[in-house]
Amino acid sequence: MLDKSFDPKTAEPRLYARWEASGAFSPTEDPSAEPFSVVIPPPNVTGSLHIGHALNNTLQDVLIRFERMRGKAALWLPGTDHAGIATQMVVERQLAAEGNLGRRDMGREAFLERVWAWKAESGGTITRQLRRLGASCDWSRERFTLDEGLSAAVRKVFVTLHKQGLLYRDKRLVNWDPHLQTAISDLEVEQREVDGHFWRFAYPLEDGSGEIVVATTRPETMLGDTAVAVNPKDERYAHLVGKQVRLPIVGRLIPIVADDYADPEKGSGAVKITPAHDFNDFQVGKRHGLEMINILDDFGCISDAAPDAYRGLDRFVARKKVVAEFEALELLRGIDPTRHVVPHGDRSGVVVEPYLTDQWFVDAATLAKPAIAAVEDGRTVLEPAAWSKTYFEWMRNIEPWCVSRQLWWGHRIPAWYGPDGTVFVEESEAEARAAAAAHYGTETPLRQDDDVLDTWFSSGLWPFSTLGWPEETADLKRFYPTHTLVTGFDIIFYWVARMMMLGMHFTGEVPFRRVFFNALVRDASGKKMSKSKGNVMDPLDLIDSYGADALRFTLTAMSGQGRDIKLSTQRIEGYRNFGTKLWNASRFCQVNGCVRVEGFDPASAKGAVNRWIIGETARTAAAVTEAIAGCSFDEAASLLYRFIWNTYCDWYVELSKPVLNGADLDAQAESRATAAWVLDVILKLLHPVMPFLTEELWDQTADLGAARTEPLLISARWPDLSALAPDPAAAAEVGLVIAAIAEGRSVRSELNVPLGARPPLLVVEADAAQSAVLAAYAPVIGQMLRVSEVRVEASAPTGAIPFVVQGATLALPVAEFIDLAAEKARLAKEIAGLAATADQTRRKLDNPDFVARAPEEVVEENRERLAEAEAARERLQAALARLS
RNA sequence: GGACGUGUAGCUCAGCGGUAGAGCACCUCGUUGACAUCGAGGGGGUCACAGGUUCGAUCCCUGUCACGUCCA
Repeated sequence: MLDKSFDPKTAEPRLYARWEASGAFSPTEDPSAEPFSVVIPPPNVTGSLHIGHALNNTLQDVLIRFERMRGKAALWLPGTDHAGIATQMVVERQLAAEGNLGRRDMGREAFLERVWAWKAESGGTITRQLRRLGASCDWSRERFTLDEGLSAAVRKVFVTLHKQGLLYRDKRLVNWDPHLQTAISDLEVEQREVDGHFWRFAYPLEDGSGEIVVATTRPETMLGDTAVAVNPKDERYAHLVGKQVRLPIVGRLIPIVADDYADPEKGSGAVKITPAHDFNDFQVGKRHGLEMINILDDFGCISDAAPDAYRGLDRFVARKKVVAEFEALELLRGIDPTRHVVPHGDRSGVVVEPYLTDQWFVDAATLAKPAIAAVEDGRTVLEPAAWSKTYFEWMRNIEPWCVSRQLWWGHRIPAWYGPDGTVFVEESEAEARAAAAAHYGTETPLRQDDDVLDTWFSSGLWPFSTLGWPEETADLKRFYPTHTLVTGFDIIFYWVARMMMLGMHFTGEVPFRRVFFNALVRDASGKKMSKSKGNVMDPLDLIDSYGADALRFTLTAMSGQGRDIKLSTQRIEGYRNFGTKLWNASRFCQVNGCVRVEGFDPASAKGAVNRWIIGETARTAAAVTEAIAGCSFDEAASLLYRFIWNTYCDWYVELSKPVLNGADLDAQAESRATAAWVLDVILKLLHPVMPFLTEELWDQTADLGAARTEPLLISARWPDLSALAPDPAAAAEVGLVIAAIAEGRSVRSELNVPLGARPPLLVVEADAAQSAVLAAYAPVIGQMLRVSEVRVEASAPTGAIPFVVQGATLALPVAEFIDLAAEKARLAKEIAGLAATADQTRRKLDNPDFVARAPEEVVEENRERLAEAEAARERLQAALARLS
């Protein structure tokens, strides 16, 4: 006997262990099985599972379990990302909190040891948590972006791109994070709108003939000014072009140049030019051959290129000092408050500086072309399709990708420098030495590049590097390209685009045929959840409280495409209850001897109720299959919910009770077999979304009735019921019974007929078929509607309460229980509703255009509706008249 | 400033040309041998607004307003 309810706490770990031990997580080795592969978006190795992961991985697991059951060689390849900046920051914070030396004082080797130790300590957390969610990943294939194989792939890609001229070293302005002391990519910069000021400075002309006023939001950068620009069309300044100004504080003579960049409408129309600290000024500087003076150091302090008094000052301290000095010099011409956007590092949160350094860049524009084409021609399909536009927009305007980071945790750049700065890019130090020896003609000491690669460089290789590339492994052959990538749209540029570019370039094929962008789970105010904002939710707590299945069902049901998800525990509770409902339906089956029957053929069932539920089951199976295959996960969840609760539990089980307790043993046997058969189908259909509860029921019903071929549900075959033809006659029959019971209950309830009252149900006006059906179902109608019998009667006795169901008039003689006013009100309400329907429909049919142009079946439908409404109204009106 | 998305019952959201739906919340009734993590019934909506297309618009088109996200 089943317990009263499912106990996730004890069942989940037990079942997960059984699955894993059974080998079900690894793809079948049957060569005839169609491959279906998914690579996990690798979570940060030292991270922990947040609700976004829970959603993302639930959907992947739904897909994988579904395809596995469909007989495919389903591979879900798990792994983790070393997450360069994020992990390094965590460890540095730990060091600081413990009062230890900072990483610079520790030195590279000691620091990395410390990071690896942290990885060893916390690296298992997230994968343990994925197991608790029920993720059926193939753990035997687990990878890590810094493992040996993936590191080799990274080096191979770096060297190859370099030799192809698609990756190069360049001195350019980059976004510099002074807190982390590293370059970051454009994507890692967050533009924040903040309050600031425009300071207007007067620069005196060298010849003493006056001054020119410039405005800036960053006064300290004037220390690096090397020109003032005015628009060539600006007549106010035409006579000044070519003259020089003496830069206050610094004393440097700088030219006034004519450049379109200066906007005559803005401020004074003249702009200061700091080529080393502003992206626009950099371009102006290049056009005019201006000197580029770097006045900052790695920490965002003023460098030795500035006057003594400023050296070593923090940039914001220097800002104040510059303003004060201009004021003292009487060269400050005004301060205007302004709201402007300032770039901030998305990790550190500090203001980033445009900074002139040597970095490695990938020629993204070239790599983007085949990646764009692959989405254009549908080799990779993005869903929801709206994201294609975002993808194209970004890819068609892509800038060189700065891939070097001044960090220590990551893939060290495989570039070695000779004493004269000549660079040797090779996959190993030995090869670099050989190349250097060939270059210099003698063994020459080399120094490896200190920098590491952007984390996204290695994750960009993920779909093929994890399968063994560059080796021609069996996995690579069988599972690449992967089938579906499930990820958040927030990393469409960081990750999806890069995988497309690198995948196309290195394998000649798309990395995945389909990308499904799942919704983003946001906090109550619609903000993206992130650790730095401190607004993350813990799915582990939710699993503890409600079970993994309830959380999974909730996330699946709420995963509507392109929607943000705001999670509520109420909703999870509701789906936990749904699981309990199914559990108890199984319990009902067990109690009533509804067990599998050897050789039961649903197509040959005779009872209408059984034929009806079998048809509904087949319809649901087909719809759920289509929904999951098409990534309409919310649709699948809602189909399952409605079918299991409303159709199977509320109606089928209830309608079957009299048969199960009845004397007709053949009918009873058929109902038992049918109930058990439907339940097995339900367990299979629900398994991808609620794997634990369904597996447990599968297990606990294993010994009941005929043996199953599959001991574990995870490995069972997905139901294909397409051969079962629906039975419209059975559906109509059961539909009438359901409607009669529902309507009758409504009447009883509205008129407050006591529950104990057991009047007969009178069939007053109905066609022969309807009368026969209602009579045949008398036992169940009696039980569900609490009536003594179903009796055909030529006319309703005085005081009987009439109601109309599918054109038939039924009546409940309950006059003694009710008060006339309540019944009059009920009838009046019914009549008004029917009159409204009739009016609306008649207006439609009176419109000749409608009759002429609308499809025949729509017109017919409306005619029927009108006739039915009219007939029902007349009967109820007559009843109302009798009461008065 | 551009792009995209969203405005449907008190809340969270489905529906997206042919009689407005679900869950939760709310109200009434109910421990009848699967289930109170439950059952039965009920109230509650000019489908943001304004035009247009159509026989017919919550659904398609245009505009407006509000909110959100991304990119400048």
